[in-house]
Amino acid sequence: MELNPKIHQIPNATAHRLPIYYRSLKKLNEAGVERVKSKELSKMTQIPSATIRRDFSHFGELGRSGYGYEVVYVTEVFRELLNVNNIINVVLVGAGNLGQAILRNNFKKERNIIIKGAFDNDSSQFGKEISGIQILPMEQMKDFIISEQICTAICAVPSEVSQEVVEQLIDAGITSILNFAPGRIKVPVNIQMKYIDFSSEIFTMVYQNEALYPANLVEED
Amino acid sequence: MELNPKIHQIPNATAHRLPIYYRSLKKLNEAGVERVKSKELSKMTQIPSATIRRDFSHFGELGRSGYGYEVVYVTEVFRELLNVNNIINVVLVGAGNLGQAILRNNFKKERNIIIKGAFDNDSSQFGKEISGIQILPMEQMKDFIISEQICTAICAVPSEVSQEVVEQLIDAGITSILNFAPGRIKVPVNIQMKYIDFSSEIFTMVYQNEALYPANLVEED
DNA sequence: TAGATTGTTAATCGATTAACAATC
DNA sequence: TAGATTGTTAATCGATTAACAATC
Repeated sequence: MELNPKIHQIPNATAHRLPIYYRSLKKLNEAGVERVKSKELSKMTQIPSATIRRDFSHFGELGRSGYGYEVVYVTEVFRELLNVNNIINVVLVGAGNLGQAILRNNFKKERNIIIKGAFDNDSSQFGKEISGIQILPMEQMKDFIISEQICTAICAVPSEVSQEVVEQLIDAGITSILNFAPGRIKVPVNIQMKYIDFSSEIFTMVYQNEALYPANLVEED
Repeated sequence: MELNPKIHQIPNATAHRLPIYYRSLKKLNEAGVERVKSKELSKMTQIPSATIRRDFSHFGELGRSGYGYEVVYVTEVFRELLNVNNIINVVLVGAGNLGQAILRNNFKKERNIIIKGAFDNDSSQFGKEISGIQILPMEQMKDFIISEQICTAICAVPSEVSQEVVEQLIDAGITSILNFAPGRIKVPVNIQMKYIDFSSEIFTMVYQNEALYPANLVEED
């Protein structure tokens, strides 16, 4: 299958929906479903069918009028787009509670994402092995990233040091970073940065809920 | 301080930026900074100054022309908007690796978000205490949520059971749910649902990175 | 006052979606 | 062919942002 060279003019919003599509298609495949209509996919994904058809159209004419989409074929298209046929190697920096939990999990459900190395600066953790990965000192991180040619990192260090650690990652050649500290990091424009911030999400949800249910909250003593 | 009754006609995009503003303002406060201009806040938050001014304008005339914003005052406005003066009580369902890591962390950096109860269906975990919270059997969850009047939940159960568990949460009175399983859950429109999905984020970042650095990936053996 | 920065306007941009001609 | 569903058009909606009059 040749990939459409225009794929990278596709809208950001579409890009963020690709994993949702892929996961639903995979489910259909596993269930042995052969064809699917945009309306059915809409039910599964909670994305409107018009949006789905429009999204899909960025990658060519994937379906057939009056028929729908071949599940096997479309799955393969998304698999290729998302590089699920290749392995995405990842390093983890910061092996505290959260880091260790992520390492323990190690993307078991996504066979093509693999944490290859874990680093921390707490010497009491050095050598500890989780999911077959030893926690190593930060000093070894750069060489490891370079020799393993890794481009993706998960950063779970405290916010005080996240700017500095991210700079080390970028210096070593990392281009995509999933960051668990909320503080905004200065990075070059060509670096992908994604913040995951549980507290923010909770604040925003509760805030939006107030419109529907005022006074959901308990007064502080 | 009286809250603007229009606050809930504010755009979604603005709502999602409130925690970012709040955090930066808190930092300025701690640093003893008294006034701040939208351009300075822009540097800290990486949000354009025009967007900041427009966002702020939804909550009244917060600043002064030719001067900027009183840090203390504006912080207080956001504190009130985000209910930081109240306590947001939370239950955690699913005390596996990730759940336990979240519990161990228990929002130490956000004094007003508190996990009050943790539930699982693995009896080998019952009674285990983390951050002062005992893991209890699922059967006790509903009563707990009702008696503690909790409206917010973190759901870290395997995707196979997340639909069912979310239904239990809603049945008990939960209205905001942070869900760590990627599968889309059917919920009533008045329930706030937020999905956190590490794999998806990595896929999307790597996908977007391909535009800049083709062939970042290692072929599978 | 002169200088600076807000709050707001108006234009632009990007994403969503209803509707339907084209097509299987 | 008749029926169904795609891919696409065109309208709508929501978010962003440059620019500047108002204001301190």
